[in-house]
Parts: sequence; structure tokens; C-alpha cells
Amino acid sequence: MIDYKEIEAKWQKEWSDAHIFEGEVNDKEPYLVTAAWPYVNTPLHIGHLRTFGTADALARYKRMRGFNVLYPMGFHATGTPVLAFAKRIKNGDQDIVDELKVFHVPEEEIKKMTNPAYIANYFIKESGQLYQRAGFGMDMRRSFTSIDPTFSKLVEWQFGILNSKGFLTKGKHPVGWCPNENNAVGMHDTKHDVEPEIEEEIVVKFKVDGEEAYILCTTYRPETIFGVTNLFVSEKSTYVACRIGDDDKRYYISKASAGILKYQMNVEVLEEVGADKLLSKTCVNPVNGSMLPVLPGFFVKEDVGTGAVMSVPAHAPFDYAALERLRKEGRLKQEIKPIKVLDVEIGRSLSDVSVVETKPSQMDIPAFAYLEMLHTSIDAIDDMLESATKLEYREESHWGKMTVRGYEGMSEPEAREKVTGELTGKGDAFKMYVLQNAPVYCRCGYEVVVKVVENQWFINYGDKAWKTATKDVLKGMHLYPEKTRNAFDAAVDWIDLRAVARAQGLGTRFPLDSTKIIESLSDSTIYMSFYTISNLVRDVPPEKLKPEFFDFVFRNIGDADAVAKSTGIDYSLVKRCKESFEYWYRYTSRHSGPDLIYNHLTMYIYNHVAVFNKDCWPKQIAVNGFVLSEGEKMSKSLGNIVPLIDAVEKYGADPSRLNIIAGADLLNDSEYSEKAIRGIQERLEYLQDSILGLEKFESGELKRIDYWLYSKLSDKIERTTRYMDALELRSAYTNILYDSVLELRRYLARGGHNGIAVKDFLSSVVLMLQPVAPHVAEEMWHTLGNTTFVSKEKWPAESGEMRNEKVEKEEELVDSTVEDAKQVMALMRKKAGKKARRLHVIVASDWKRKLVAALVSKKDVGKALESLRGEEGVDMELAGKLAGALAKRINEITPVSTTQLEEFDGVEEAAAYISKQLECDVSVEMEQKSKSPRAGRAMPMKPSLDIELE
RNA sequence: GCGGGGGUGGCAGAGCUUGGCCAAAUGCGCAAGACUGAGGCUCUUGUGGUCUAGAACCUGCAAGGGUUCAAAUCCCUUCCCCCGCACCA
Repeated sequence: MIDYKEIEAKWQKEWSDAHIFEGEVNDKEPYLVTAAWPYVNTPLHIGHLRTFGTADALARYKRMRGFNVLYPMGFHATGTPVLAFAKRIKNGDQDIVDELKVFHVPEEEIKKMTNPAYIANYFIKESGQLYQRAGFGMDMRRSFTSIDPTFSKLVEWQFGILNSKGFLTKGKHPVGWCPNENNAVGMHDTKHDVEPEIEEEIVVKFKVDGEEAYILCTTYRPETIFGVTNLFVSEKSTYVACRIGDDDKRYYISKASAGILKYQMNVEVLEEVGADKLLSKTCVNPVNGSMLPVLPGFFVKEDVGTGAVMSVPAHAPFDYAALERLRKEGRLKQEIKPIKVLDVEIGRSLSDVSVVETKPSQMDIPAFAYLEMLHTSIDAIDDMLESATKLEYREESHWGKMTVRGYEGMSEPEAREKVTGELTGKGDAFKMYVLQNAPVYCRCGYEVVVKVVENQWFINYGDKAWKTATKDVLKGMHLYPEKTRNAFDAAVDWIDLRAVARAQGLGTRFPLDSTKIIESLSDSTIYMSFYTISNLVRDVPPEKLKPEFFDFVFRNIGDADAVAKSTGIDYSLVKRCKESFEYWYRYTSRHSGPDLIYNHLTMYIYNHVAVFNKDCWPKQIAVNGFVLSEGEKMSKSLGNIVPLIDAVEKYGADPSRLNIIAGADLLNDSEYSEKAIRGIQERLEYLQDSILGLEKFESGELKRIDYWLYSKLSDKIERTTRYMDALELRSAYTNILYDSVLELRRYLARGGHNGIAVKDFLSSVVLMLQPVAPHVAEEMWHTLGNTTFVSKEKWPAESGEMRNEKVEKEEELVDSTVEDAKQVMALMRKKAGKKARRLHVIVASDWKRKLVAALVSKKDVGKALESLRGEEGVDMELAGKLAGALAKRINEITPVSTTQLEEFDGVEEAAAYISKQLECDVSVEMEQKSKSPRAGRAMPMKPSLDIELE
């Protein structure tokens, strides 16, 4: 048994004195590894282990390869989550208390967490300890947080540059808004943590006939305006006449919608109007002047959109149903005929036979056809109408072609864009925003609305030159895994305006408007550069960290003397900062999760391009997948988050690391599972037992199987190195852990017992184990008799000298012989009911190898046979037979490199092993000397087997 | 809808970039045996189908089609699943 706790404590203590990573400027090649810093309201869970551990493994590996590695870590504290957190504690929110208890936060600590700074400090302290417990070789001397005043100076400097380059712009922006608290609300501020999803709708103005007024209708499908037959309002609701925006026209909308719309534009209510007043009106279609009666629509809701909709009975099941119901009730005074505006193959996306066989009776009214298709009617419940609507909208949008003059053949999205442009251009329509997932409630209880914020500041990632430059940088970057490149390309392309300042939250003040705080993803795009000097400027008063200091240190502008004078910072310190930055920032590897590709990581590249000189632009990004807990996605709501400390306490740091870091390919989700960890522990114990059992072995001369072990080792080193370089940790560690155990077992089963060979093998395995399982590796290294730190050793070298393909081939031959014999024996036992007494293994004569080689090179049976004529020992008749059999696979066969003697020796040497495997006697024979009638069947690498029954 | 990723055995998950040696690594599960007082652990063997004195053959990698001597691997079409769509970390 391995006592993980004990060896972890032991080596963590030793390491703290040893300084695994030098962390200072020296003459080695630098390698800076940074991982996305954790947010300070979340205790670390095993999801963090994935990213931090992957970065740690890389850092440790690169160290062994001779680099001077720096792996620092800090903490993110800006933004609103920690504020919301404090507030919830203050309000005695039980949910959050329960969450914290999962992470073993003591009750008395929870009580104190009413102050954001306290919360931050608590988790920073806790996390720092956890980093050590997990065995991360982080340099915490450089740690800082995003709310440190010195760090704010860097952010201010960064935004000064963005501004000077014209990347900061101002405009309007819709946000989720709480009317009660007068705040923007994000996911953290809503009940049940739902993100308010904002969607654009088109509002069309319909002129009332004979009156200087308009009824406003909301729609998602403005292109169907050509099919409008009437308008619908809710007859039970109250409407208002009002002025909207800056014109002085009179508009009718529902009273409820007026209350919502006022957050998006000026709304001045003039008077209340009953629905009955509107129902008596007739409107004019702005696109074709047709007359549209206003009718009561049973499905119209006063608080959705403007509380009025345009009716397109041909293409909207609800509209069609509403009209038909009115007709049935005798309330339809005039004839209304649906107007079809687009063609689609109805039911195209359905596969259900009963549906497909349904023949709609009226193809010129798709809305009705869709109802028939779903075996329902105009009297169906809303849910049925809704699913018909969804189906119709989807198919029409996907495959529909416009039939309206001027738009013929256009797809619906195309037409939508065109019509929207025309309507808004003429002032017949405008955009409004709605919450797609309404209702959303603020934690205070009020319903969230959409507010259009004026004077919002943005970072303009849409800037053409900036985008082009960023794309260029991306092209030259290493991405792990490479297949994320598509996502990065798409992200860099897609990212456009990003709101950058908000009214609330912790962080750095926005330089162009000091009432605002810089949004918290935007203040963390170049923070990794600060690690290079954070330890040096820790005690420098923030006000001294003027832009010229950063300009000099990070951009090589100006000179040290002048900077020292103008800032009051010590000249030598200024020089050291510059030296440190320029040294460390040459090669950087950035680690993060896949959810950050579309924001943080993309912004990271953009901002480096904007701020730094070319040689400091990003070089490498590694993206790792999430961690599942026993097959489930971890989430607060499921209550299945596994705190990092739990994993480490229960299974040990190294088994957890191996499971989570090396348990899946980089970008795949890895699974935290007890069974998998147990399996890992078993392998580790096997290796340890092997080390402890070394003394039982002899030394002596190397045998064939020892050469095999060395050859396997050589292959292992070569492959693992390749895998590590590509950050394929899973492959690397199946190779090191699982395969090593299998090879050792085979070695022993084959009778291997050379202590030196096994020790050499294990030593290399332990070295390669170090990056992911540092404690266990350290312990094993010392058990092997070493006195150095394995974490400071060199990665094993592979010269290729230990490679022995011949022996490996021979071992393969042994394996396949055993396998084939087993198969045959099983059949014989089944058929004859007898067991084998003796197995004759007959290896093929050398002339057969020549035959194969000749067939491969000549690709012709006749010529190949001819080349054999006259050779010694050749049985031409047999040769002809064999050649004929091989001929049909002539393009597949490959020449065999082993000679008969080698095969013979190889099998002969393994005879005892084969005998044990098969539980019968074994004799090995040369084909030409064998008396067996089956001898002729022997082929190179495929000996003939002759089984004597008992 | 747009964008990104994916669909392989009872399950998880390799292989697909560089088409052939892939019935398909490794692990789990399951079955049999060994060990044990018993269980667990551990070890051995088996685990698509069919047949066989032979060491093989057949079928297979979401569905369909194509390119090729040869496709899980390349191309096209369709279906399905997951993730992201912003001011929020």
C-alpha cells in the first residue's frame, strides 16, 4: 500500500526548500506557463485541477527538458459575483450557505462573509494551501489579484493604449435591467441564476385609416408582411395612445407594453384606450396599401411585445386558428382570405410515416396544412398550435422560397433582412428588444426588463486592422489541441463590439468615465504579463506606476533614467523589471477551458496585439475539457461538485491528478470516477512493489527477454516524449503507467529476472511519471536509491541504441504462436474432447522468405518462382502452391526480416513460457529437419503448429 | 437560426491529420478458472457472428451515395447529439 498522505506531506515539505522551479532570470531558455486564474468566490474543485494540473504537468516536463520554467498564479476578484455573494450571505440565503458547506467552509467563517474583501481573502488563502496540497509547482511569490491597486495601474495603462489607438467607442446597448434596483442584471443577479436572454424584434407601424395614428405590431417575421390580412389585439386588455421616440405621432400599444418599452425609448402616454376602440378601426398595410381590420386574437398577450400583432393566416397557425374561430362564432363580418407569400415542401423535416402519408387538403394555406400534418385542428390547445408553429417556422425558414413579386425565390432569412431594411429605412418600422426567456426575476423579486443603455463604452474588436493583425498572430500560434483552431478562427472573426464599462462591481475605474468600472473580463486580458514583475513592484506605491513606467518595461519606449526620474521608482528596479519582462515573456503557454475560447482567450490575443511589441505576442494556447463527476456534469444545482480537497484527501493528489489530467485527451471531458482512480492506484502500487522487489533479482548477463525489455523501454521513452511535446497527456500516461505494468508482467512471465534491466526500466518510468504524479515519483526515485530530487532530474534520453526490433519481432512471434495454438487446441478439445500433449512449432525454411521477398518485389508469381530455381533446399512444387495462394494478396504482403535461425532461437528460448501458457510440452523444429507432415505449411513469422494429442 | 465539436463493441474511449498491417489500443463491466475459511483484492482466460486440423472467413465503425485495387479514415447528401451566441465569470 502507498500512503499518499504521508509521502505528499513529506515531499511537499522537502520541495519548499528545494525550489523546483528557479523562477529567476538566468541563462537558460525561459518558459512561462500561465493558467486562467480562479475567481475568488469559488473554492477550488476538481475542474480547476484539470487546467492547473495540465499546466503543472507541462511546466514540470519542460523543466526536465532543461528550460527555466515559471508557473505563477493569481486570483480574479473583479466584477459582480463576489458582491452578489456577500449580499446573499447578508440576506441569510440558505442556498449559498449549503453550497459553502459542501466545500467544508466553517459556519463561523460563513457568517463573516458579508464583506467582499473578506470573502476574497478567505478563498485566496484557502486556494493557496490547496495548490500546495495538489502538488502544483507554482511560484506563489508572484501572486496578485485583479483588485490590487498596483494591478489597476497596469489596466489603466492598457486602456490608455486602447484609447489612443481608437479601439474604444461609445454607443447604445441593450441590457437586462432591474427597474427596482436600477441596475443591469446578469446571471448572478437573477433568481435561479438564469441569464436574461435578449432578442431583437421588429415593430411595424400600421397607419389607422382615417386617423393620424398608428397601431404598432411586433413580429419576428417581417417578411410575411405581404401576407397580412388583419391585425390582432387582446380584447381583454387596456391600450394606450402615446408618443414614442422623438416624433410627435400618435401610437397605440398595450398599456403593459408601454411600461416595458419606456426602458428602451421615450414613451409618453397620452390617454388610455379600451381594446374595443381599437377593434373598430381599420389599418393600412404600409407595403401595399391593403385595408386591414383589427380583430380580437385569443392568443395575444398584452405584455408581449406591443400587445398587438399582424395576422398572417397563411403562414401562422395561431393567426389562422384565431380567424377560423371567429368565423365559427359568427364574429367575422367580412371574408378574409389567407395570402400565401412563400412556398415550402410541407413536412419535409418529418420522418414519421403516419405524418408523411397525411395529404393536407389545402396546400395554399400552409398554416392549416401544418395543423393537418400534426393531426390537429384550429380548436387545439395552445401547446399544439405552438408545436405546429415551430415546425412551420423552422421548415419555412430552412427551405422556404418567397413567392412575392420583387422577392421571388429568396430564402426567408434573406427576405427578412431585405424587408427589415426597407421598412426601417422608410420609417415604417423600428427594432425593440424583448427577453426571450421571460419572465426572468431579479433576486429582489422584480421582473427583469430590457433597458437600452445610452453612452455605453465598447472595445471595438470589429476594428478591421486590429482584426487582421490578430488573425495573423493566430496563424502563427501553437494551439493544443490543434483542432481548436477552427473555433479560434471563428471567434476572432465573430467578436465585435464588447461593452466594457459597467456601473457596478469591483475593479479598476474606466479611465474615460470614472463613474464606471471596467468590466471584469476586459480587465484580465494581459494580466499574465504582470507576473513577470509583480514580485518586484509589490512594495512600490501604486501612484508611482505611471504609464511611462509600463511603456518602458513592457514596450521598450523611453529610457530607464528618465522613467526613474519621472516616476520616483528606483533606477535599478526599473531596469530589473524590464529585464525580467523581456526574459520571461519571450515564450509563453496559456492554459484555459473551452468555454473561454469565445471570450477571454480571443480577447487575450487581441489585447496583446494592441498593447505589446511583436516579440511578446502570444505563442501558445492549450485548451482542456471539463471534468465530469461519475458521468454527470458538475454543477451547483445538481450539488455534485467535488471539492479539490475531497479528491486529494480521499485518493491522494497523484491518483487524482492522473485520473483528471491524464484520464482523457486534452479537449475531451475527463471523468472523475472512483473506479478509474482505484485502477490507477493499483498500477502505482505494482510499480512500487516492483521497486521494492528489486533485491530479489539477480544481475548476470543479459538474456533475450532483457533486450526485449530495453527495447520496449526505448520505444516508451521515444513515444512518451513525442506525446508530451504534443501535450497528449492521456497517451503519454497510458504508455507510462498501464503499458509499463503490462510489460513488466510479461517480462516476469517470460522468466526475466535481471535486476539491472528492471531497475533501468523502472528508473526511466519513474522519471517520466514525475510531471503528473510528482509525489509518488519522488518517493519511488528515492526508493530506487537515488538521493537527488526526481523533480529536478533530466528527462530520460532516447538514443535508439536500446532498440532491438529483432527481439521485438521474435516476441511477437512467440505471442502469435501461443495465440494460434490456443485457438486450435480449443477447437480440438471441443471436437475430439482431448487435450494436447505436445506442440511442435515448426519454423519456415529460409527459401520461403526469399519467395515472399521475390513476390513483393516482382509482383509476379512466375518471375518470383523463376528466381528461386536452383536455390538450395527449395521444393518447387510447394513453392508453386504457396506462391499461388499468396498471389491474390500480392499487394498486401510484406517481406519478412527475420531469418529461420532467428525465429528458431526466439521460439526455442521462449519454449518454457509457451509450454506454461499452453500447459503442454513444446518442441521447436526447423522445417527442413522436421518429420511432421505439417512442416510444409510453415511460413515466415507464421510457424506451422503440429499438435500431438494425449 | 448562426458558429464550433461530435455520432465506433454492453459502457467509457483510441483510431481518423499521413486510406491498406483495425474486430478495433487501454480501461470498466460481464463470464469462467486460480488464490481464499468466505468475500474483497490479485492473477489467468474469454467476451460481434460462423465454421474449421487448423493458424480463417463473414458482417461492422449514425444513414445513404461517391472516389479508390483498397475507406471508420477522403468527397457529397441526410438524420441525430453536445456546446457557445456576449457585456456574464
